[in-house]
Amino acid sequence: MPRQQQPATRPPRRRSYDQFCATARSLDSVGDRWTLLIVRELLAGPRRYTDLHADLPGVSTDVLASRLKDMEQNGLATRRRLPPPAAASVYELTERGRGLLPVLAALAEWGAPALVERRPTDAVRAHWFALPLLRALDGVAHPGVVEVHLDEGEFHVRAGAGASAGAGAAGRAGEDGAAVADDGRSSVGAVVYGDGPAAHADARITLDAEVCLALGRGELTLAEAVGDGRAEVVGDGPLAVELRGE
Amino acid sequence: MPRQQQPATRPPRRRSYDQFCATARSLDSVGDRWTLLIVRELLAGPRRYTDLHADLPGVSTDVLASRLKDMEQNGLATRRRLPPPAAASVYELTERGRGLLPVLAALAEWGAPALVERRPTDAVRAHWFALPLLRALDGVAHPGVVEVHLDEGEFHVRAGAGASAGAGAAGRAGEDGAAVADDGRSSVGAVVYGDGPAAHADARITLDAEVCLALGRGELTLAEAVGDGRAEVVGDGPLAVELRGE
DNA sequence: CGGCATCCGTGACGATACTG
DNA sequence: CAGTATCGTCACGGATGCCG
Repeated sequence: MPRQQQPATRPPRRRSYDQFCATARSLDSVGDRWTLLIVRELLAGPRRYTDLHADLPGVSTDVLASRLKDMEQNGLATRRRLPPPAAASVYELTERGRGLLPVLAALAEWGAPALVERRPTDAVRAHWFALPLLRALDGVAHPGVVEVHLDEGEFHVRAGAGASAGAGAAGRAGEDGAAVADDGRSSVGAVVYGDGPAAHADARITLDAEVCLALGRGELTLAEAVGDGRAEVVGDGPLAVELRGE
Repeated sequence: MPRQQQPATRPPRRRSYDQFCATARSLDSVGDRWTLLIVRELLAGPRRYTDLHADLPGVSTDVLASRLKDMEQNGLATRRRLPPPAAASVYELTERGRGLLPVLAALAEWGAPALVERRPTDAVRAHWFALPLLRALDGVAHPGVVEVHLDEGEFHVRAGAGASAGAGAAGRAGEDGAAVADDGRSSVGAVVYGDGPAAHADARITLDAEVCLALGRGELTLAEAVGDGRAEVVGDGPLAVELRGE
């Protein structure tokens, strides 16, 4: 009798690795196809179902719905109905879900060398460059919001928010985080990047994707790129001054 | 109707996310089921096919073979034939594959809170506790090899090896590297943990799994555990002294 | 119109059996 | 020991339909 008889039908029995191991437990939650990419999208802020479907080309509608349900059940995300004017609902990450930022950052750093060529079949979204750039802006002396302009679009990041997995370096909540309903209790705190322009930016950068990736890989500093004319930094606050290398 | 001749070894076009994004590129390589757990196993040093199959309960033989082939092709691992005495071959990580340590570490840290209960179906291996412990031993002032004794078995880690996603710091190889891998003469790259006892240990710790996990979660320091009698540290070198909190 | 649910073809997965 | 072969099952991807 090699196999234990399962009660057959339970909740859609999710496939587990059944290992008493922290990594395996993580992969039980976020190891399914598309899940981490949905997290990447939601790290940019609340998103509607249709937005997610548009920014995740290739995912089928039922898989997206199923993943969102799994993520809700696993405590990674919540679904919130928007006030009457807009008869829609948005998904957003919980604190636990936002805690995946170091995982995404580590994956982005490891995968950066594989981004040498852009294949013709590759989709692109501007905010996908936020994660690599976060690393380059992680150690700034003057934290603040940076708005980034690429040919592919705009996004904004919060410099100095502490994206990597290092201990300590608690994020400073508050600042401009008014739009985010969060008490800022944990280390990662609030939304660290977002799509589109920022409500209030301390610095504005214009560059192209290639330079942006080089910054993320650490091959280049922003000050060097500005010196070469490959990047432009606008702003008069201390963060902008620091980024220009003045 | 002429049969379509498949190029044999390379037809199965791998399913890609087709996104110009570092994270998506990473997941193209390591996002498949079991891949990251195979990396976790190989981070402990070279392993034979049968060893991998034994320590990854639930993986089917063909999937394991397929993943190893993929990993070889993606430059994550290599296969090496052992000298005549042992008519076997082992798999080991390349430098690129070892670069996944920060990813595994971030996953382990995020998954640590999910390790509260051990389900009856969970398999356990001693060296699975190495990743959580690495984080607790990452910042020691005196680097060295720590041998850990649990009820579930023994393993060893290299304290101060830099497991987290810190910037750069890629290979500070050298030091005392040769003694770590179980057959010693593997490429010495930088195996940061391994199964079984260490050839030369600077400190020996005895504790149980629960305390080990609490250390990894940062809820407890090793010195505190020693003070409570929940851990024992043996050794007279500077590392052992530091770990005891003396 | 946004947010899914249903159906279907294909491929990936898991278990077992078999072979060099 | 180290895989390959086979097969049943399930998950995935694509298209369409329903419903508030």
